[in-house]
Amino acid sequence: MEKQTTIKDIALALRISISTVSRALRDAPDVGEETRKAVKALAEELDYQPNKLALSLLKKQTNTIGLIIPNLDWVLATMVKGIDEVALEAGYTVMVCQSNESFGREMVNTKRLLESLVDGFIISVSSETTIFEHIKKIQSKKIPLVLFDRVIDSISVPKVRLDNLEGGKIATQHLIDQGYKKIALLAGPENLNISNERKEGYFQVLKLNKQKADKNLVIHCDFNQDYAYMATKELLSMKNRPDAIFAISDRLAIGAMLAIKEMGLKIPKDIGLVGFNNEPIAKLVTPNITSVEMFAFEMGKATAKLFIEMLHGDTDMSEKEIIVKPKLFIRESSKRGVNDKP
Amino acid sequence: MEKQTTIKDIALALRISISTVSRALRDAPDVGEETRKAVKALAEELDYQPNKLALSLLKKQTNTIGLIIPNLDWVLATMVKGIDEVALEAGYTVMVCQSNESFGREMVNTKRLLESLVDGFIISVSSETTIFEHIKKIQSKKIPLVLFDRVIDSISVPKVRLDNLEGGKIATQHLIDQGYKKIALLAGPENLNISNERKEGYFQVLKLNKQKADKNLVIHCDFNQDYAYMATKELLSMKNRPDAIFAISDRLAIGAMLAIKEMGLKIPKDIGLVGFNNEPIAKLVTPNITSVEMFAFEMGKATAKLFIEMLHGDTDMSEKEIIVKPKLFIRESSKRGVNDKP
DNA sequence: TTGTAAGCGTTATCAT
DNA sequence: ATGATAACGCTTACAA
Repeated sequence: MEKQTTIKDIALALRISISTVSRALRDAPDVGEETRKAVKALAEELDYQPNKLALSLLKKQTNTIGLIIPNLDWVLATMVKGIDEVALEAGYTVMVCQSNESFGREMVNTKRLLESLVDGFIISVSSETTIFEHIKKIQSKKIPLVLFDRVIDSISVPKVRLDNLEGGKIATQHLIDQGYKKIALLAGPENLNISNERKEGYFQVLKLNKQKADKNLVIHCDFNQDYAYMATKELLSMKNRPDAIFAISDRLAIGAMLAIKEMGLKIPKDIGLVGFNNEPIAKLVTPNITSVEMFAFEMGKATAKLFIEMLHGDTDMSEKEIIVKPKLFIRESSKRGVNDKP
Repeated sequence: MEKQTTIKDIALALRISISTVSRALRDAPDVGEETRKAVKALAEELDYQPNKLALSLLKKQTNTIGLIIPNLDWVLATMVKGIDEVALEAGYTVMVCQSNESFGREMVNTKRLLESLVDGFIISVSSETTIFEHIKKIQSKKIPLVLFDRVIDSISVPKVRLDNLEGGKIATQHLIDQGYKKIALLAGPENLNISNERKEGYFQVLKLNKQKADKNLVIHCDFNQDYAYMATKELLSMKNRPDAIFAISDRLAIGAMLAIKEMGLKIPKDIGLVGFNNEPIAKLVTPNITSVEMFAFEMGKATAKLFIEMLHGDTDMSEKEIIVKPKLFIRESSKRGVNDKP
């Protein structure tokens, strides 16, 4: 790395003091017209770039946001895109760190970003995260923090999240409306709120419709497509097998679909299927899959906006929560004409 | 943000000089046992964290890598994961910036990361990038730089890339081997080497097999699935329509597939189809799609390793090029039994 | 073994 | 209008 030009170099060359150079460069009012021009000309010529490190050290501000996410699947990548967009606009650079669904990595990431003196954090926790000391540490240092998507209820910071309960409800209700009588659930990791809230929605709707909730029909598959595949095989081998499956993510739904097909059953005739996230893939498989849209890009943008608001504003926003409403996209996998009912 | 503990605080509290504190903290040999213990104990108690900014300013090293990529689609996200993995291991933090396939954004990103004084750059250029001043600027400052995936031939820096020529060849040869006689090409952006090299492979193999290369059968679709859809519709409406399509990416192949199906033609019987990237989606659609694997995760890791090698090593590596061999995964979309031939 | 002081690149507060 | 100086947090000769 070559030596960068500094204001000192300019000062020396022009035989003036560095403070004058600094002023000229920043268009301060109290600097001579001549000097200003000379300084700017030379700065241009030497390709002077202000040293951000020095500035950050002085101002205690890095214009950097630490973003910690569990992975880079389609949903998160889309959210990151939204966050990035808004952050860039506002003059911030985002440091994206993947925890890989590992609690340990999440802690390491937090530690590093803390050391890097990011101006604040935007976090979606890993599926392993049940201890929140690292989050609390951020809070105790009074560093701005926004949680999104996979949030932690017990921690009081601004949040952006989907109305997952509602998502679980509309998916389940839709299956019931289509005449399915025995709906299984492929749930996500047990300690993840997004999974549990969707599950809760499922249970609530079953109850509302006087369908019996059967714990044997609920299987936790993390977010692993292969687990979903195996779980579905088991479900469909039961003596009294379910006639529909609600999967907590599209990847799980795909796993289920593969199993269903392999067992020679027809979707949606024999088995109804609904996924979650509305990833592009949902409408590309055959039959295409009914899914709950979560507006990931918009959620990302909202998150970054909230973060920046928090950074600049002075009001306490720790109770602020933006809740995005999900929307069901109905496709072939769950559309059962009356005649199709067994 | 609360005030962080500094060595000064510790020095003051212990009534010793800051240099002694500095030494004690870094386990320098020339420091009294007593002092060392006292310092460390207090540091622990006050939760002292060294200020990276100050260190970076001093050492002119930020332990940060600037990563500029055109988007976060599956392939890139997978590569990023690989890069991240290796970088983290080596003690570097990655700043991911998306150019969104925009040349302007790519320049802005470069400028910002340059200002942020990243220790080096890892870049995959946008599809709009035909001018390389920003890249040359990085070089002229002697800042380490590695190009990957979408590299620039005319620039002499270490590169990690796929053997795209080979990829184009094996895909085309496979279609010919399956008895297809008139193969169309859905190409990518015109000024992107990865697209052109694959195209070149296609032409070479056609020639080798004495099939006539027909420019009307080559359509540039950027990486836009909808364009591919429309292009395919046109191709298949020709009086003498092609009997196979080689798409430069899986997304384009999907676009083609949708068009083919919509026109009531059968894959692979009427039309053979081969994609590129081997994304998960390739094996999930029906029929599943033959595709060229590019080992994105491994490529990402190799890129980061090369970068770090460059950073630490002192030898000139500007001519170093790691070329990954692609591999064809044959699936239903192109398997035509002898009997299927028209 | 410990302390002093200069320096990394910049801004801000005083003087002049 | 310009300059000198302290400060941001840390390391590192050089002194003591």
